[in-house]
Amino acid sequence: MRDFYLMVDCNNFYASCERVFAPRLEGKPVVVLSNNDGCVIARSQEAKALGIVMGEPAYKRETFFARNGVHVFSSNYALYGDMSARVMQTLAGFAEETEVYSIDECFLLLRGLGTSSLLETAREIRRTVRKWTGIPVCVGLARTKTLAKIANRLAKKADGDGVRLLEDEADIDRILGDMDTGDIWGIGRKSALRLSSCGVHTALDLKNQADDWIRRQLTVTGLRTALELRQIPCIALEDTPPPARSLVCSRSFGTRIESLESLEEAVSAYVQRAAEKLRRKGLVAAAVQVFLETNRFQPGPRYAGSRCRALAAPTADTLDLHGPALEILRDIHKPGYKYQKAGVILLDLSPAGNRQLSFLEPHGEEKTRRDALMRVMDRINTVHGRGSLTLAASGLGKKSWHMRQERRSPCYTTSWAELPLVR
DNA sequence: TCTGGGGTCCTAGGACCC
DNA sequence: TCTGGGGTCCTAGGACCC
Repeated sequence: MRDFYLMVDCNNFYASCERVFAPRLEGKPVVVLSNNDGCVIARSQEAKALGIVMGEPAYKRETFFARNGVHVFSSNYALYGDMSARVMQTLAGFAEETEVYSIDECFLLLRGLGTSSLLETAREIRRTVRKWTGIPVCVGLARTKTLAKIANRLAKKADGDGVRLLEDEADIDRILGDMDTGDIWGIGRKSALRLSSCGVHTALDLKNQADDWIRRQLTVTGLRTALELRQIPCIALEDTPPPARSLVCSRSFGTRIESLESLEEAVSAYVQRAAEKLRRKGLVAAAVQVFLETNRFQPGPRYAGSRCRALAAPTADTLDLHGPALEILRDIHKPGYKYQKAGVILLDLSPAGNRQLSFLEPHGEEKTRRDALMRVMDRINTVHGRGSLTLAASGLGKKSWHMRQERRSPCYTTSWAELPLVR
């Protein structure tokens, strides 16, 4: 009775979220698009069955969607984030130690249970999450996180009951023998290609390679993965997430942008959003980076610029970050290009409390007033909706750089104005 | 016309130190 | 015949994840 990792993964998460509040979509093909209504990032079973591929550009499939009665949604992260929190909160009741791995995945660590209790717990998890949140999940169980991920994939296959335990060595080898290395958690396209060129094709092949060979080919991270395939735990549960090291706000534009003025508005809006996130996490940034790029899929002149700048002192104050960010933008901007995307990255993050003070930064009364201003801005934007109070620099008129979001569902659970109605 | 956004970790190589 | 040996820190770039 050793430790077991459970990987709980929500089925077709974004599509399932849309369905919770629109039961008429049950049994129908549903897809959710990325920001800017760009490409397909989630598909219901029915959509998968129609042959719709993950990551496919939506514009190439418009007529196909219409012809096949596919229900198409813009992504609604307010809804998915809130539903995710509900699922994770439910899961936290089942184990002392959990790791929220992504918006739709969670590892649980269970200690000292026999096989039958493990399986019973896994089934109970499925029932409870479905009942309390409406979201269907599958559970994979194994002695390492890497194998638990694989077990979860097996659990998702239609013929099972949504739960799969991977423990028996012969069973594991049989499964790994049927699996491409690229399907292993941590082995990406490049590594898979490289392994393949050395004659290592299946997960079982990798498991059976010599340690020093694996290390040479894939570095220590790859070796850890291989050890995990041998049921030797190397990747620990991250119960308390390490503090964030960087933070990004970037968007593709709704239309291509040429004028510096519009780019300034966009970057101004992104800095404000990034600073909000920073304050919410209780962090300060010591450096800011801005990047700008043309569409990399289109023919024609291309350009990508990026520059980073250290700040006079670490800060979470929108006004301190705003000036430097716009200066960088003017530096890297080259006229004559049609830009597609820009972003702001905050770097060298540290907790707001224990930082080195500088003579250059606002202090005393000025500092107190600025902190109060930021608190008021955040409060107003929380209560009245994001973007209610902004700097004028992000523009007052119509914003051509705003991302497209033409088919967003209501924020059923996070906006009073959009609550579902029951008749 | 139209192809997402937000992260982490590892390595190599250079600068610099004693 | 022969050119020390280690160490740290930083950065850029690559690879990976969802």
